[in-house]
Amino acid sequence: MPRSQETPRVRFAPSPTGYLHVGGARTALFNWLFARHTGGTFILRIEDTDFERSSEEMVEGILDGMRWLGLNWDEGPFFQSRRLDLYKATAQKLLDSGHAYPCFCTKEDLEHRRKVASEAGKPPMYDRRCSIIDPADAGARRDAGEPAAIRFRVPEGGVTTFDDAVVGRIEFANSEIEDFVLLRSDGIPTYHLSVVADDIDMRLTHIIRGADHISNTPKQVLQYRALGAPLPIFAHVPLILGPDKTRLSKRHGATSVTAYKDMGIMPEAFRNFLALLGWSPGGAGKDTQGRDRELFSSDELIQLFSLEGISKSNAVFDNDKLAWFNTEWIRRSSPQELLPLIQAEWGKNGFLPTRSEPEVLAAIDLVKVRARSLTDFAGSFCAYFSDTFTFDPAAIAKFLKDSTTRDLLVELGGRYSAATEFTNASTEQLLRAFAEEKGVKPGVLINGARVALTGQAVAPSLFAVMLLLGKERVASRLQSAPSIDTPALRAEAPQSA
RNA sequence: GUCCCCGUCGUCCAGUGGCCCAGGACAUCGCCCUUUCACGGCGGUAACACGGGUUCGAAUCCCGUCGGGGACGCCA
Repeated sequence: MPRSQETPRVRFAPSPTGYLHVGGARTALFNWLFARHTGGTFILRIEDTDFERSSEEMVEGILDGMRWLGLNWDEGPFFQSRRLDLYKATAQKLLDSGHAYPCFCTKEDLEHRRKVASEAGKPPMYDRRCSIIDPADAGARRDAGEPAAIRFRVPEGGVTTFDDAVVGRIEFANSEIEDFVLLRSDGIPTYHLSVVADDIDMRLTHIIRGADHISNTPKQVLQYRALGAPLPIFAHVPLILGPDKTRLSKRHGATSVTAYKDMGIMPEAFRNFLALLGWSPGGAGKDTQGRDRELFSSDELIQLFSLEGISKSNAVFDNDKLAWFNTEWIRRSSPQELLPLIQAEWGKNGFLPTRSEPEVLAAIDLVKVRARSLTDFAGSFCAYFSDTFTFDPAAIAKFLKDSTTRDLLVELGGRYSAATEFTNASTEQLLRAFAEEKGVKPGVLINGARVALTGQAVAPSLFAVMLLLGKERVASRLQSAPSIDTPALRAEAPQSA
């Protein structure tokens, strides 16, 4: 049966030498989307054969990132550090069949020769001096305890070719491929060996990974052939670049997915954004007017995803667009969906809402259209959820610069307190009548009241806010309105009934 | 340096020989709405890297140049 007709088995295989970064997250997402789209299996494998640089903490960080993104895996996590026997056995097979040989060169020698070669303008490839050692001699030296690495014997001539599902046919001259190390002299496999041994053992059908692996692929293809294993379908995804078009790195700012979680990005928004970075649904993603859509739920993404839609060229990570996806997803989500995410934000800040859950949900519904991040709910939106909130000094400076306005607001608070009716229409009517009575523009009171009520210069419609807060709170917050004369950077509104 | 890959608005994409003097989204600019800020509505600026072919016809196919990226470890 052709590979492409088998039920797909794919994997994400990060190495725990760093946190889950956005490039890795997108690779994971593409694998996950592909598995879910095809009804295949998504495997998580931790490539921790570099003991020096791998850590338990990084493993946890990666798993956390995966969970946050909602990328659930079906098998694993497998750890390569616990599968060393498989790699040794695979190396032995290659040795037995003559596809590999022991190399007694030391690391220092190799480094030196590499340096000399590249200074002479020659490719810094291994010179294969150990490949001609008689197998019997080599065996004797190893038995005598001389340390040796195991190298793959790359064919002298010819080309190694594979068909990439994204890029198409790729060819490498074998003369360009060096006799790479399979097993280090300490018996630990290199990436080249472990990745192939595992991909075969786990019966992977498709290898979806970053394009930085393209030049490793011929080394792997050679091993599949030598081992008599069927080739998987390779799909190399273009890289994610920073704004300066170089590979995304720390100097471009946040690169770990945890950082985006901390910035208040919704997982749904991040998936949506990442999915469209280097992939598009093409014609299938048009709306009823034939225009390209951008907003896709994860279910839609799963339904639409295909390898054919993956682009060939690198993509620049655009924070502005991510922010836009986030605002859109916050708006599109119901208060119920938002609540747990917002509660997590509150937890981080030690903020406790003092209002009932129905009131909280109503508040979320009212303010979410103005949110840019989940952190807003634990920051500038506090006044909707609790009677303890801070005033934005800039808001006071803008709308409460004199005590006259403040005094009017205090008086207005008294009027609301005495009001018998408290509806959207009645609160507005009362305010406008009061403004006329005092000979001031309604806007002055409206703007001032907004700050007194919410602590912010920005808020939803004032009368909708009043309704949400209720008569008692409106009255008391107005009556204790600050002004620029009362430098109340941390003013607390009094507890209302 | 060698090898590999890529090249449509500032950015992400659509476009697979005529539907394209190139379409959408983000960003940006202007107007409208308006009690603030958003949202929304309307409109604007803005790209097929360059040069040769092939073809009646090319953003789409071929070649070259230039530009960008990636890989060249007993790292993954």
